[in-house]
Amino acid sequence: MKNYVMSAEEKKYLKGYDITQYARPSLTADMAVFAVLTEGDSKEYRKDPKKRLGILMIRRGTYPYKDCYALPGGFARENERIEDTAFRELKEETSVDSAFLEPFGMFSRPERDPRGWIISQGFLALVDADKYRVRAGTDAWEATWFFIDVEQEEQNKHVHKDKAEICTRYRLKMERDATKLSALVEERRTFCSHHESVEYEILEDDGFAFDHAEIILRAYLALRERTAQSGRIVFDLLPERFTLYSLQEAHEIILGEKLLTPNFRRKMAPLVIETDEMVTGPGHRPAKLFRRNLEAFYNNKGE
Amino acid sequence: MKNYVMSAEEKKYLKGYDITQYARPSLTADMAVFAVLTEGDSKEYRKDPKKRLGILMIRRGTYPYKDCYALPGGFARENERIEDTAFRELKEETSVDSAFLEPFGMFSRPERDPRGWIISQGFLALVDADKYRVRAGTDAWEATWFFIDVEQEEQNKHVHKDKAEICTRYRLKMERDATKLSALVEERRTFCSHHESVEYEILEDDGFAFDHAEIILRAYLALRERTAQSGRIVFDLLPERFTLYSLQEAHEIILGEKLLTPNFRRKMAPLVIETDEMVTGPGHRPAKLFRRNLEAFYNNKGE
DNA sequence: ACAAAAGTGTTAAACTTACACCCATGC
DNA sequence: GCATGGGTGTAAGTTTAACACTTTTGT
Repeated sequence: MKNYVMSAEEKKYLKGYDITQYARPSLTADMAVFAVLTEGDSKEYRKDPKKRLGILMIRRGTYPYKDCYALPGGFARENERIEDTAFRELKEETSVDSAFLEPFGMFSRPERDPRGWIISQGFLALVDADKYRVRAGTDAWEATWFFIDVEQEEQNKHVHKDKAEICTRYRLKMERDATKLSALVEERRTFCSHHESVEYEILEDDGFAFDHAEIILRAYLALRERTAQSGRIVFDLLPERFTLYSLQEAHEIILGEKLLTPNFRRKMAPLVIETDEMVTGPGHRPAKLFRRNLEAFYNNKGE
Repeated sequence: MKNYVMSAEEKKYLKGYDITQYARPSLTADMAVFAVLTEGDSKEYRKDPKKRLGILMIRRGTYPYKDCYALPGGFARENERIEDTAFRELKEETSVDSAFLEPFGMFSRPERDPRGWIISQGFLALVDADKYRVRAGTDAWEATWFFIDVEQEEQNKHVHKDKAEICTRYRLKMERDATKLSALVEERRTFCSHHESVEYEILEDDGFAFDHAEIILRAYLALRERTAQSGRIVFDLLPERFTLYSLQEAHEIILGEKLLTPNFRRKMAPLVIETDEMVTGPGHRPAKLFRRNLEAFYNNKGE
C-alpha cells in the first residue's frame, strides 16, 4: 500500500511517454546449475565411487555458437521478475521445482552476444543430482552434466606506489564422455588510490558459447566463496537425508582441499539433526543419516 | 583472443536476426551513494560534532513521481557495461571520479515503474563526503544529502513443520532540514523444504519515487553486512589519511552499535599504517593519522 | 581541574587446528 | 585380517570479548 496517488496530469504525461525513446537491451537469465555427480562406479570393492562437481550445459542447436555449449537460460518476459525467469527456465529444463537459486552477477559487456545488445543476469543454482531428471534432448535442447574443474594457473602482482594489480589466470576444464571444453580466464583485481575493482577477460575459449566461460568461472568462484564463508549452501546439493561424510565430500569438492573430519563435524553439529535411519556402504561401518536443523538456519547459528 | 571463428552461414543468420522479436526492458543503474556526514557544528566546546550516515538523493522535477525523491541514476547506453553506466552517472552527479562502486541487486518487479518495463541494477557507492562537491541544482537536478536511519520495527516467525517464514519490518527514515521521508519495508525470508528465499515489500511509502525505498533499504542492509563481514569497505568512506577513531565512528554508524576501542584497534592494526602526521581536536589529545596498508588489502589479510 | 578522546595492557572464554585413537563392515 | 569409511577425544594455539587503566589536550 503506497501512499502515492497519481494526479490526472501525471496520468496524461504517462500516456504520452514513449518508452522506445531510449535504446533497450534484451534481457536473459543464465543459470549455472551445479550438482555433485558420481564418476562411474567404484571398481575397487571397498571404495566408494569418486564424486565430482558437475554443471548443467546445453548444446546449442542454432546459431550463433551452433554446436557450442551454453548455460541453460532464456529471455525474460515482460510480466515477471528476473528471478521468476530463472525459476521458470530451471523448471523447464531440469524439472526441479525447488532449488537454491541466487543471482551472482550481471553480464553486460557490449560485445558479448553477436546478435546485439543482450545482457544477462547470472544465477547460481544448486540441485541434488538424484532428484533431477534430465529432459530428453530435443533438437535445440540437449541438457547434459559436465564435470567441471578449475585450476589457478598463475598469479602476477604488479605493485606501484599507489596502485596494485593482481592478475590471476584460471584454467576452466569441463568434460563429458569424450567431449572436452576448455578456457582460460584472467581475473584482474585493481587497487587504485585505494579502491578495489575486478575485471575478467577470456583469453582462450574452446567450445563455450558467448561469454559463458567467464560466467561459469564467476559462478564457480561465487560458489566457492559462499561455501568457505558459511557452508550452509552446500546442503542444497544433497538430498534431505544425508550422511556427514557426504556433506564433507561436497565441501571438499567445492573447496578443492581435504578437511579434517573431527573438526568438520564439530562445525556442522549445530546445523544438523540426527535421525534414527542408517545407511550401509560397501566394506565399512554403516553411517547415520542426518537432516538439516532448520531452526539453526533461520536463527543464523553457526555463521 | 577467442578461438571461435564465425562461418559465412552464421554471419548470414545473424544478419537476418531480429532482436525486436522479444519484448525488451529499459535498463537503468541506480546508485545508493553513502557518506559519513557531520551533523551541524559541535555546540559543546569539547565534544566532536556528531556524525551520521548520509545518502545522496535527487528531487524529481518531472513526472512520474514529480517532487518525490529518487536515487541518482540513469539509463544504460548501448555501448557500455552497466558498471560503466553507474560510473558515468556517479561522475556526472557527484564529480567524484574514484569511489567504491559495487552492484548489490537487480530490481525488476513488473509494477515498479509506471512508465513501463524498466529494470534497474542497484549499486552501492561509498564516497568521502569532503571530497565530494554538490552539483548546483538545476531544474531536474537537485542532488542533496539526506541523513538516513533504519530501525528494525518488529519480527514475526511463523514456523510450520517443514517451512519457516521470518518477517522483519524495517522503518526507513530520511531527513534533510525540514524535509522528511519515511517508509516501511517488510523483508520475508522463507525457508521452504530447506531452501531459502527472500522477498521485500513496501508497506508504507512517504516521499520516495518508484520502489526506491526498497532499493535504499537493501543497499543499507548490504552495506551493513559487508561492514560486519570484513570492515574493509569502510575505508572508502574516509579520506586517505584518517584517525583510528574516525574509522571506528564510521563502523559504529553503519553497524548501529558501540564498539570497544582496544579490540577494534587490534582488528584494524594489520590494515593500516601509521604516518607521522597528527591532527588536533578541541579539548583532547591529538591523534595520529593513519593510511591504508594496501598490501594487506590485496593479500586478503585480516578478513 | 576536568571532560573528551587517544591509546595500552591483561585476562578469561571461545573457537580453531592438528593429531591420536577406536569402531563396524564386507570381502 | 584389513582397508575403508564412521566416529570420538584431547591438548596446543589462536582469536575474541570485556574490562581496567594511563595519557594528552583546550578551556
